[in-house]
Amino acid sequence: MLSQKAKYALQALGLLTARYEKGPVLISEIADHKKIPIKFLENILLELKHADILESFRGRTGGYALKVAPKTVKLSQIIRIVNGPIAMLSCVSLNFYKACDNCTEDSCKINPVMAEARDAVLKILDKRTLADIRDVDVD
Amino acid sequence: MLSQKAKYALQALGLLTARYEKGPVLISEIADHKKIPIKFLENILLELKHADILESFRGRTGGYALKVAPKTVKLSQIIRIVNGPIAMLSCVSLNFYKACDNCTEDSCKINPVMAEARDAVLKILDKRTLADIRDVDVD
DNA sequence: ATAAAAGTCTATTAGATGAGTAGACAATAA
DNA sequence: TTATTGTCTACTCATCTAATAGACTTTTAT
Repeated sequence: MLSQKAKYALQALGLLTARYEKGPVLISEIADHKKIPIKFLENILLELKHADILESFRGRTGGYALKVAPKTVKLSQIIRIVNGPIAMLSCVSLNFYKACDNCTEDSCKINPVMAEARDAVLKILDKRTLADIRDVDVD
Repeated sequence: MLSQKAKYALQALGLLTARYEKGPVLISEIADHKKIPIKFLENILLELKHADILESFRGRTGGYALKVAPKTVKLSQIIRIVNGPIAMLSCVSLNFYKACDNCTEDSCKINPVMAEARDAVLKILDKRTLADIRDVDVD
């Protein structure tokens, strides 16, 4: 299951996608709209900034904005940043690989199934982008 | 990511599948072969017994055995028992449904994507059974 | 009978992780 | 030059995970 943090991140990005190229959005505005604890949201947005998904502006006219076009940001990418591996086992993870420590079998039968499952999810999450979770415009 | 418990469960079931219809296997034997802490494994096997996947026998000739044919037990079923929901969001879970508590959007764009992802994993985990993760026979 | 061998069950612990909070600090526009 | 906004580090609290302890029940072999 995705963490609360990941859910918040996706919700915030949905809003920021709707506001793409319309100037920065205040953290407080996102927090209000999406009912996210503001200090928690700060951490999340900062993390997404460090990952070059978002850019920010300080001072009176400050706020957060998408750094790149919504269509260029895959959902798999976001989930990896705020939630970690997508695979069900670290030994089949593409981005967070780690060998199993108690894997005693020379021919592990679980591994290939989980690799297949990973590919199945990635097929969805790699083709979906922020554009797909964009908030409806309210105008 | 699957919990350690879930990994242990799958490993144990791989062995018990190889021993299907060959009489009960001792907890201690499974623990040794798979390098699983025995007391932890006890809990896991008991849980699988309560879920009617395994049957057990007490006393001198006791042990654990699969209760049903390996082909009839889907991996999705096992994972739900020992690891919980397969979906990434509880609001798209088939077996553990729970509404999001901070869902403010009338038309949530995240939900349908996660439902699609859930279907993609289930397509794999529903068609794979214990027979697919059976340990190689040593004879 | 009875002792040894097995699973059963409840409770507990230690450590890790998740969710959220606090507060000092830095940059910027009016 | 001050109010406003994001930055950053650290901390707390609760829950979950992994593993352990130990008393109990059942069963078989002798």
